[in-house]
Amino acid sequence: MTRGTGRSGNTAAPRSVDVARLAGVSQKTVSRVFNDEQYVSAEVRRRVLEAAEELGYRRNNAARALASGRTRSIGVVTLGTALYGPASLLMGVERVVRDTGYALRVVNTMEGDPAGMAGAVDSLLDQGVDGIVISEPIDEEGAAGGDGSTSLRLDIPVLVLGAPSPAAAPLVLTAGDGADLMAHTATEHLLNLGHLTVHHLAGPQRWFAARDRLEGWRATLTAHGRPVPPVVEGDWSAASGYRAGRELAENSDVTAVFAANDDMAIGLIRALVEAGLRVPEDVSVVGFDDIPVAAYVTPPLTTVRQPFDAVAQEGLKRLVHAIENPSAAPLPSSPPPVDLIVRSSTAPPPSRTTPARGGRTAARSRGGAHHPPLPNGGPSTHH
Amino acid sequence: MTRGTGRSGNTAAPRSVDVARLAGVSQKTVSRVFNDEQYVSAEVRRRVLEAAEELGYRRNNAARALASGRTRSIGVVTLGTALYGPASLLMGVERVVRDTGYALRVVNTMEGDPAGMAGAVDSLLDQGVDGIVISEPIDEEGAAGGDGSTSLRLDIPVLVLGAPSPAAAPLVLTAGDGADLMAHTATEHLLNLGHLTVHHLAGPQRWFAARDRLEGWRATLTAHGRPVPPVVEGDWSAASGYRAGRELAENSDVTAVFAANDDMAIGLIRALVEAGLRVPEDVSVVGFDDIPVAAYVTPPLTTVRQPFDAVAQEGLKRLVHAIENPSAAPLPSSPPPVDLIVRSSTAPPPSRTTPARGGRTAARSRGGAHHPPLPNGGPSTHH
DNA sequence: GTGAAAGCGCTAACAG
DNA sequence: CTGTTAGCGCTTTCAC
Repeated sequence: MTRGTGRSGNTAAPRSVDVARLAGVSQKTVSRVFNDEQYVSAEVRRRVLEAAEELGYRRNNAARALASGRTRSIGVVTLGTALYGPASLLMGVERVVRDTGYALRVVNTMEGDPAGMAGAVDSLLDQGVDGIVISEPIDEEGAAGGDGSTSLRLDIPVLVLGAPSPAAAPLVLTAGDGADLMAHTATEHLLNLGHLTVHHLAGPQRWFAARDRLEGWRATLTAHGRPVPPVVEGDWSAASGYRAGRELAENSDVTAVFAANDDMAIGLIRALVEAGLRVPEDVSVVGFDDIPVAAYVTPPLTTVRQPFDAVAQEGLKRLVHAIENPSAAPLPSSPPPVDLIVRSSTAPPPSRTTPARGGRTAARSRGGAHHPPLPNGGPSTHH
Repeated sequence: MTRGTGRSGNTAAPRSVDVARLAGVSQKTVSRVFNDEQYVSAEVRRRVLEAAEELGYRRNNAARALASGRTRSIGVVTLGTALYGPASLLMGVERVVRDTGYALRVVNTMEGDPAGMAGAVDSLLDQGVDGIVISEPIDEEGAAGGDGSTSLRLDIPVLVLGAPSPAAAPLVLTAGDGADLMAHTATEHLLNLGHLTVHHLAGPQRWFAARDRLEGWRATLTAHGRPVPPVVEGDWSAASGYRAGRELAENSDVTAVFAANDDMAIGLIRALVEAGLRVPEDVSVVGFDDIPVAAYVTPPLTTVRQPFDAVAQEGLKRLVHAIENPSAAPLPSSPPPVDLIVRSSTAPPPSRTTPARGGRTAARSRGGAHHPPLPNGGPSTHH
């Protein structure tokens, strides 16, 4: 008697035929109303809606999917991390997916996962999705067309976020792969400040995003005819940035560093400061992402803000279009804006005469365990 | 035309009956094999698997769900933020959900969303899920039993993460609601260091998690017979922590602050330092979460680490049990471990004699324009 | 504008 | 151990 809402209760959930009966129409008409089809009189529509409301009717999605062949859901493959970038992207994707009337299925690829991305995509295919979003993929054996083809016979549209397409599908779209441009902006900012060259603290090179940033940086230096210093590679973590910082601190040629993300930049800065160097007076640092705390660390971080929401929205719009218009040409992509946030971790290089080097060495040798907060950092140099 | 199962393009997707035919068995046997049911001879099983492989067969989930009444998927409602806590929890949930053989459907509640959590849950119900996880819920009108009951007639098990149960369902489980204990640990750490009392920079009080932490803090002070200072409320952001810090910096009674998350703690520290105070010499600060950069900011942050993965795993295990054993008693919950990470942002209070106060004022007035940003923030502003 | 039939591909009882 | 017979609740034709 009690009409449960859910589908799995002891009391049977109402079906469209129950609604039809109550409204005095055919079951098909109920279906018409719920699908917003035309050719239903306003009067009938009202009666149906009323009956549905009374019964607490709710369409059974499984039946819908089975009958129509469309699941009305989109799957997203993410790297199971809580890293700010990937997490932001995922949130952006969810928003847009829901707005477009689709449901979202999520699957992670843990780094080191044997099945990897192929397994994740496969699981999505098993679940049944109309389209797939691959967020910030990383390189893996078998991920692309290689042996992985076993399970990656996709025949639904795919959107790759933050990387060139790694998968072979009938329709592969990409979005948010403009990291090189952003890296260019960051690097150029440093060059414009007067630095002779810029060092790069890269992300793990298995990540497309990391390689993109590195390429943007390298290309910029080359274009300006500057030397390209050796790259230090981190793993996105502040810890790895810290380690890189200790290394970089020993090299007195380093006056500017472009870090591939903010976490590493923060770790890097800490190492530099502990080594007796001042940021930005001795070394300028630019980060990437603009994480929430970026403006509040010491010193506030100059960084490149990634337009996650814009990227997700733009990409999804095209994916949905591809899903719903299989034969039509894909929508054109529009590049996301580049947004350099200049704060206080960047400044002109120290005076170019020898003293700089001397001062630095001195600082380093005395650079014991300063900290908690650098009582020195204060009375600033550049006015 | 009739066949397209969404996943298949030109060639119709193979169905179990196709596999059956090729393997020379009945369709039901194929079903048995794929469901790992017993009573199938190894020989038959092998033949079926082989045929399936050859055809590229893949079960149709919609049909499965329709026939069985179980969707084999779990829905999770999250706040659409990339905040470290919620994001970590989500990743943890995904991992466990997949491990248990379920699929994950995700829906966000944007803060300020009119439909709010009720809408999110409703959407999950529409999609069809066997259980729901509500991650870090916040207070909303209509969220609980109130008027929201319209759409929140749940009859599937629910797991609430990081809060006492806000929803009325046949079976509501909770996990990760031990924030008060952790807050207790943090507060006591400060007290043990010799601080007379501890101030609290709280999270937005609409969040259960924020209220929990506040309660734990308050209870601890009370238990120790210490005065309970007024609470400053932030919004989890470093910016709000910064604002709170400027306020707190004016009060010379403040020697220890427990911030409800690390982001706010970082903003807070920045404000204190800009005001000429030293952390931890003048003021100790404890954060909450242990975000990745916590160990690398200046000074490295003493904080409470939340065991997100453990919480997710423990909670999901119980949720899945409840889904699969509707009548059985729910599994008992085990409290997550408390993990205080002591780094360098906490220390004994400044000497308790009057000088402390004087020294502080002096420090503040001489504070000058430390730090690049806000050339104003530092000196004199507040006299 | 509306309705009646016929499946979608699978699982769920029951037979053998 | 294996097969048969019914549906699950909806969307599709195609009539009316």
